Amino acid sequence: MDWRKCRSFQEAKARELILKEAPSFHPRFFLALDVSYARGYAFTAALLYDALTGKEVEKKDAVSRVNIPYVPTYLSFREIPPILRLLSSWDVSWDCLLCDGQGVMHPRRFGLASHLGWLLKKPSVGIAKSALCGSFSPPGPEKGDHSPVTDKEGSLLGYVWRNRACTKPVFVSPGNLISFEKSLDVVRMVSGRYRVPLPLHRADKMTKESRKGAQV
DNA sequence: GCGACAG
DNA sequence: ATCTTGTCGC
Repeated sequence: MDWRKCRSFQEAKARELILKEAPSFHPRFFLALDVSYARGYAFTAALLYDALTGKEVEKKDAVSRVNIPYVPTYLSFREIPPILRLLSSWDVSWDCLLCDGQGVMHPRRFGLASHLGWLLKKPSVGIAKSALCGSFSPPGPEKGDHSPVTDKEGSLLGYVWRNRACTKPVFVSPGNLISFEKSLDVVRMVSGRYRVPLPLHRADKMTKESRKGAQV
């Protein structure tokens, strides 16, 4: 991997992101994505969630070989190949992507959710379980409590969001084609009762389930 | 130079 | 992320 080229790529493409939704953006169907690893294989899961009924509509998983290592700030280069492989073999449509990782809350404003949203030209939101960059004050203890995450210059990067009372908060940021405010609304729509928003919680379970039943 | 560092 | 036992709380 040529990380210098990856870095230039991130810097260039981050300028093409649109942190604003279309006027007609009223998302109902969300596609949650997650990937887990074992013995050189990536176990990818995608789950289509209907926020109106609160139920999952469809789901699919896939297994791929992985060579690219995890290097902080370059996660998307490792996860996107297996994710695209799954999506290309599946006829599914959705309004917004939910990714297990950062959106623009990234040193070069181009985390996994942004990279995917940019590639697919679709709205996306990044939801990460820990911080990669930025500073913030801890949000209150109740579900829904949140505080802004900013960079050194004071620009907004996203929010630290308490998805469940008295539990470690998650980091929410827009990926592409959605605003900061709307990305928080999206998380409210799919929050559920776990630490991580429901669709992503389920996608994570799928990923581990497919790994358990793998003969590789 | 040192520490931090999504999954 | 993964490895890995018990343990605390609803």
